[in-house]
Amino acid sequence: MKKDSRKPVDIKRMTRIFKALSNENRLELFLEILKVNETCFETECAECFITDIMETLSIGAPTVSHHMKELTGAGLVITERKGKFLTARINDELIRELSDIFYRDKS
Amino acid sequence: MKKDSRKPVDIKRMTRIFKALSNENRLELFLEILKVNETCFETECAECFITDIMETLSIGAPTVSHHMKELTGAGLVITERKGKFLTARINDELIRELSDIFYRDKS
DNA sequence: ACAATAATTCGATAATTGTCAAATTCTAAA
DNA sequence: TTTAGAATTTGACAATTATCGAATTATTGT
Repeated sequence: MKKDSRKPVDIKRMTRIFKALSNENRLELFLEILKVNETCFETECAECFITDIMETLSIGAPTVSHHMKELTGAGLVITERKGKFLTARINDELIRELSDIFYRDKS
Repeated sequence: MKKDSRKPVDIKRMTRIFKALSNENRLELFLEILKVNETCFETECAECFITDIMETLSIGAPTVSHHMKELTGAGLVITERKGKFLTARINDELIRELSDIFYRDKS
């Protein structure tokens, strides 16, 4: 309804986000976390154990560790150490921001 | 409202899309095309001359040409030759698809 | 204290990517 | 048909990235 109602975009920040999603294994990691995040409702569950996902992928632990850092560094996911394990959940706020960027007014 | 209502994602295709947006100059190209696309309404305008954008960026013509191919290859934009010039417009259908991926049900 | 498992760090290496200069093609106009 | 401007192709090079193996750190349970 409004023309030019789009927020200016921080290019560097955005490219970092897209770069984080531009690798197959990293995207799968992200989508898996997203899926877990969505399959739970009330209850503050939404926690995803990285070890479990790892077995699905065909890459080693060091690489997964590296990828997770890219995802968190971009702000896409938030991690927390649960004892021996690492858990991750989606940063909903950033995802909403991305959704806005791609949202198109059906004129 | 519905759980697990998300379409399965073609990983390779998606990474190609995100990769296309993961470079600063390419993202600026895309956002500029997006902006032009949005500032025109009725009338099938929505055409963006690449030469004009080029002057904004600090890269040469060969690089721009290469970047444009990445954007079109990913399906993000559609180009058309208008005489001596190249014009581009947003592939709204794909953008809508991306919007869906990031859309989160506010539960 | 020790063994086992998860995760991280640290090189190293192969693959990919961004960019350019030079040469080439395409198109419009003179 | 020659010229000029726009775009593309090609080949090269530097920079970045994805991945690994080995070594290290962290945490839990015995």
